Amino acid sequence: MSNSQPATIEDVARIAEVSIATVSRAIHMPEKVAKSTRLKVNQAIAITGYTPNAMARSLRLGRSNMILVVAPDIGDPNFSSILVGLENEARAHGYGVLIGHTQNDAQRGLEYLKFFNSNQAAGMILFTGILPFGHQTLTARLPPTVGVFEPVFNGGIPYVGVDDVEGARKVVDLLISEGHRRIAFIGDSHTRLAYARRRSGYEAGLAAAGIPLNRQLILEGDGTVESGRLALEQLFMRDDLPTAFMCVNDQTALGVTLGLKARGYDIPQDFSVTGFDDVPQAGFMSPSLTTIRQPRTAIGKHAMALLLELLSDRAASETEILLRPDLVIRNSVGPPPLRR
Amino acid sequence: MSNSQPATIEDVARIAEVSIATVSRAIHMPEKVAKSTRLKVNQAIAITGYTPNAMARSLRLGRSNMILVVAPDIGDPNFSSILVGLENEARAHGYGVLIGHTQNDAQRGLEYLKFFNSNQAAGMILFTGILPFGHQTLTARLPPTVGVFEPVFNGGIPYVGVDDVEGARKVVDLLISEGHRRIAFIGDSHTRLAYARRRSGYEAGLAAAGIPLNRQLILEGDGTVESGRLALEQLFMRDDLPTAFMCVNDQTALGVTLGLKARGYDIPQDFSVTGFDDVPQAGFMSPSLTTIRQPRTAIGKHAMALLLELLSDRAASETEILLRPDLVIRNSVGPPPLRR
DNA sequence: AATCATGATGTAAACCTTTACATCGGCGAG
DNA sequence: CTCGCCGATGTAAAGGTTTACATCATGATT
Repeated sequence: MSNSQPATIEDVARIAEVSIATVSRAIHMPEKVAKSTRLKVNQAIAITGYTPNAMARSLRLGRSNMILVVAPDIGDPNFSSILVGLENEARAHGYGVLIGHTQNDAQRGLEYLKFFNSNQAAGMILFTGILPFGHQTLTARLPPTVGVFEPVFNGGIPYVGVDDVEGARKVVDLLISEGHRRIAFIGDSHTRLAYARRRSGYEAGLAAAGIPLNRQLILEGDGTVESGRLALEQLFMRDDLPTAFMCVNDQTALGVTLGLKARGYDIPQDFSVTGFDDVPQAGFMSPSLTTIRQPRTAIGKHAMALLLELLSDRAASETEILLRPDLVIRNSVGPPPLRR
Repeated sequence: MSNSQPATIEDVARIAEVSIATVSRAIHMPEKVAKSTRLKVNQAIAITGYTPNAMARSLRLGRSNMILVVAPDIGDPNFSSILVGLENEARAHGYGVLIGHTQNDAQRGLEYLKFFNSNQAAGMILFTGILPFGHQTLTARLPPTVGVFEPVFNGGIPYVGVDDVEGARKVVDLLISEGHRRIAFIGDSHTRLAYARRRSGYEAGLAAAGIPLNRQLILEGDGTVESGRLALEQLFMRDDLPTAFMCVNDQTALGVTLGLKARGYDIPQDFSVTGFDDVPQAGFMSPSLTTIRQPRTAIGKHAMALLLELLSDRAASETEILLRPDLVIRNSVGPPPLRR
């Protein structure tokens, strides 16, 4: 019982007075073994405290029960709550979660591929669509993979994200309902799908309200705090200032907020600002930020569920799952000032 | 090369025209094999793209190259930056990181023990000293383990944390140097070691400045935002209000801050408030919070290094590593008001 | 020249499972 | 009574490594 060596299937077989094959069957195909035998085996398992050796099992079966989660940056505050969803779902199905981060280094990403060659992982969850390997290698033999947030590459690999269009639409509708008509959109890189989608939600909202699109009010950046500040400076060099700044993410919104405060303006008195993502800090900014909440735990759960399906079926039922984002109304939005 | 099956050691051996034993040796004990052979083997490895099957290896060796990281809550924003340190260090030594969270559920924690019985993990990193299993099981055969933040149990298991005494001392010294003499200490549960240590730093600082200890100014809570608010209310029911609130963590400090603002006070004009931990939100509070930064990535790095040492030696060189915490001065501390 | 030590390599067993196939016993049908 | 079938169980191979031990060649020592 408290031997130093963990019990093997053979120990169980000896005690239950059956063969190891029967033990294995009693565990994995209980209906194939007589009830009386099953009982003996279960007792023996209890006595020995036997746990199947996962290594031997994986070796024999040719597949592991681990899922590799690769993110460019696991320090990202968004990451951990998604991880919760991923881990819960995986565990519920007997899988474990392995994590790796690439820091956007393709070399590092490549090393994670070894996890599959060496059978240490059965599938992969990939964040933000950035394929962490050189392109040539992967098309050849990529493990079953599900993306989070954005499609990986543009083909084949299913992913779970949030309905950016709808989210952006909710924001712009709120601003419009408050009375804003000159609404700037501050994006990040146009290579990111999220940018395109959020912007299209923005444009759809304007169109629905009969507000003509003003390209002067659409800026690009790189999604950082600094880039929000920069965009603000650009806008201030023009004559027709917006009354509201709709930002592609919370980082950018923070940059805009800081910039406006530095210029002595009050939010939401003088300008309204919105974000997207609802990072943990958003509620602590002053004013607290009105933004769109990503249902992070749910995203993790769905992504993992999809991957597990992929692993059993070899064919995904869906290639894209978009979750509904929620508008979180805080204190950074108000009606536009009467006149400026 | 682009076979559907991954190459095995046998494929390499065939191409290199040696035995599989030689291939294995060429990989793991290169000095034991002739230079010419080594070359042939390396070429063959390159040709086949061979990666050793980790499952077979672990099975044979009786140990895996995975480290299990167990935390009560991986959604905790502190968690992910420590994870970065853990993962980097592990990877540098050929180990992978497996994660699990218990949500303080002993049952769940127990399931993770199976990872060791089933040879899926070689060692464990445990957060916050909460042993996630029932007590009886573990003393028997606990895997090599290193704690983070607090010692696990009170015996045997080494851990990596931060020098709470020194950190608290830095805070209280700052407050004293600003002129405060009535400094409240708002703690969490006295069962937590961090509480005891931070409080002892607080007391040492007062003593060094010749300020007598006033037990009325020391309160206990549970470390949550709400508990900070509550403690504040208690203090306000007394006559000798402090001029500064030194909180055991940032959550509590936030509660105090909100409470003071609700009462219409200005920070740091009317009162000074300090935290401990430097959670990501701390910089975004208003006023931004003066606090102690936990060197999180370093903690992760050291904890993993210690565990790896444990795994090779079976004897830890150190049983306790305390890292030096840094004071982060922001805007929540100022001199006390001239008189009240 | 015979022997021995040394260094390089090969052979085969072991790690623990799962599962195809073989075996065995009992029962129903002819 | 015999045959065939079926359900329950056992036997043994396979999965890819690592490594103790055996083997072999080479060069040095007597």
